[in-house]
Amino acid sequence: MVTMKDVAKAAGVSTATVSAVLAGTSYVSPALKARVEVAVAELGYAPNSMARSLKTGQSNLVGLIVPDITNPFFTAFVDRVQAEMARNSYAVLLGISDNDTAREAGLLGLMRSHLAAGTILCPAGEAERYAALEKNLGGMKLVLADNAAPHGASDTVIIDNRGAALLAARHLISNGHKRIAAMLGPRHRHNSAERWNGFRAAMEEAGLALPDAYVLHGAFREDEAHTEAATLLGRDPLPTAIFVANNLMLIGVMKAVAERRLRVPDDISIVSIDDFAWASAFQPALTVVRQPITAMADAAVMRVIARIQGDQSPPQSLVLPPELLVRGSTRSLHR
Amino acid sequence: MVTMKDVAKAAGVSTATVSAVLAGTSYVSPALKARVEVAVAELGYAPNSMARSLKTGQSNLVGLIVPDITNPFFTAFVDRVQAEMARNSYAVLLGISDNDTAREAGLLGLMRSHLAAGTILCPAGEAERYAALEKNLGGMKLVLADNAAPHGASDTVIIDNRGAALLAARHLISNGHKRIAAMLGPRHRHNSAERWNGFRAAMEEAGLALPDAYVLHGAFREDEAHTEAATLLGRDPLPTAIFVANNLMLIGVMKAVAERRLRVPDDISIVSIDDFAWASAFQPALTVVRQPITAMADAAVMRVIARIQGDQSPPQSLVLPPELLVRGSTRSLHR
DNA sequence: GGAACATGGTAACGATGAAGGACGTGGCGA
DNA sequence: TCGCCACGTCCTTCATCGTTACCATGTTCC
Repeated sequence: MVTMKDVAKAAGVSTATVSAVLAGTSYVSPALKARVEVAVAELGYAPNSMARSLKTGQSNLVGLIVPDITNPFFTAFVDRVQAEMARNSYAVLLGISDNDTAREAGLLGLMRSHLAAGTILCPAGEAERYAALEKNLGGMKLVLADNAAPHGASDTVIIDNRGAALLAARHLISNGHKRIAAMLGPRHRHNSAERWNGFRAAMEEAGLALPDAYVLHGAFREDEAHTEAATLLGRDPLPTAIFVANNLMLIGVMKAVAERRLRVPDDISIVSIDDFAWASAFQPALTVVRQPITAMADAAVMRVIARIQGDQSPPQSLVLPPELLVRGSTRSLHR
Repeated sequence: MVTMKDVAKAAGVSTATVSAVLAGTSYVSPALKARVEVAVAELGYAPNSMARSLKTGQSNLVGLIVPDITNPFFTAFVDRVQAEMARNSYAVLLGISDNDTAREAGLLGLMRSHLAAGTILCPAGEAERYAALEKNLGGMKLVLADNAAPHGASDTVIIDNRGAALLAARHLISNGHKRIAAMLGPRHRHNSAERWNGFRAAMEEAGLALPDAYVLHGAFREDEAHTEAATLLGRDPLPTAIFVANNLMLIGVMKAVAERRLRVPDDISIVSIDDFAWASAFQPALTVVRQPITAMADAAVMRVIARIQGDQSPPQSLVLPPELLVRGSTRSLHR
């Protein structure tokens, strides 16, 4: 590896001078500056960020941990976080917890080991776990996004999950639907629980029944949603609409719908949380509640950078509003 | 930050002993070992990977650069690479080039700066560029994946893009299609050019015409594909089938098809390269050529790790075979 | 008494930055 | 006018970050 020492020798100066030229921290005469620059170019020198971080005690690394990157929601989130971090000259160390809290803790340790200045974590587990994790960070700033309770020692950036479900359910109800089924996520996750709360609240305020057979719980995964929905769609009476709590489960539900040869929205209306590319290419285009992913990512990045730069204010909780996009997969039962 | 020195002081031993306990490099008596472990736990000590890397000259960081993570192909690739790297105790530094070769070069420098032992790069540009980049790596191992010419100084892992297009086109041709349009990617990218070659070869071997109006070029992006396809579908005579070169462009094509109220596959057959979750949930399920993403990721990881571990063999080129998945979006014109 | 074993001291790794040295210039008094 | 000192400019020397690996040292037991 070519080091600063090599450059210094080639240019006939000291390493301190090379450092000064590269960092621009102090005045170096044009002549020497040029010699150093030539030597850098000739030797193909690149600074060793590790050594620099070790010495300066700060790094331009930021961790990003998501449960499942194949979920388009997280894909978009990662994409945006990466872009914003790059814009602020931070590099992103990516971790995928695979919905496993143990792995998640390991990844957090990894981020810390690598001296990440901060980490954006999309938690896979229950909100309570994170109080403990937050203790063992060694100065690394933590921002919780997507699935988090708005309290605790860290900044959080989430959407109004209850509101998202309310939006979706009220849309169905206002269109005259009464037999509405729900394909929900894992109960222990805060975002998922809130969606359930929102859905239930909407049904209750409309005085609609919520039979057990219509309330399905999965793990935000396609396969389970598929089998659960297949059972649901075998029941009599059939629901006139299904509320699906995330886009991965929507795939499973749509497969089950297709297998039963049900037409959307004629036989059954579908509304889901999460917008994604294929939702508008699908036939019919799918009615969804859009999460403001870009805004979430931007906010998370902003918070973690603020913390890294020394912001000492009390933990902030940002709750972003979702938005209903009415497309073709829901229909009105009023004639 | 709590360092080894703090742990050593708390346990009443030297830093050398702490290091020995943690690394397990030499014998330490159970008593001391226990004291050290208690101190580590109490202080919440975590080793500083930077200092370790600096000292040992090796790191457990590996770079991964993709052009666009919102493309499900790369999403799946990143997912698998991350998982395999984690299994081999490497951490992944993620870079997204956004199809910009300048940014790509910058990211490569970033990986190098951070002492990444190796980097898996999915190039955004022409194959020729990379000969120059390979020179300036400072010992970092490079593996090229997805879009690369099978030669040069680095290992490459790609699929048989020509074969993939052949597979798709022959499928259409053998089903009696004669007026076949193609929605192709950027000409300067090797994988894209090969798909075009394969498509053209299949058409030529069948003696079919390839009118200019049926050959569309985009940038592997949805929006362009949408407008291009919209124009195409306004022509007379209409093609009976469209070959689409990647899944992002497929979204645009399907939107255009829907806008024209064409039925798939009755009015028009569609075959695309890349399988992805919604392809089988779509109505009708989409016929695609599947790229062996998992195998690609595994091979790329294997190659880069082998190089990191000192493999000096000449550059290897792995070309993986694609697979045709016939589903419902293509129909036979033979009665 | 010496081998074997257990532990500590210490010099790096590459970069940074404070402290200080070499050199040149200018001001001022004799 | 000349000499000396003070000062500013430009660069180098050196200690340091947290860790590891080698070698030295101390202890124990046969």
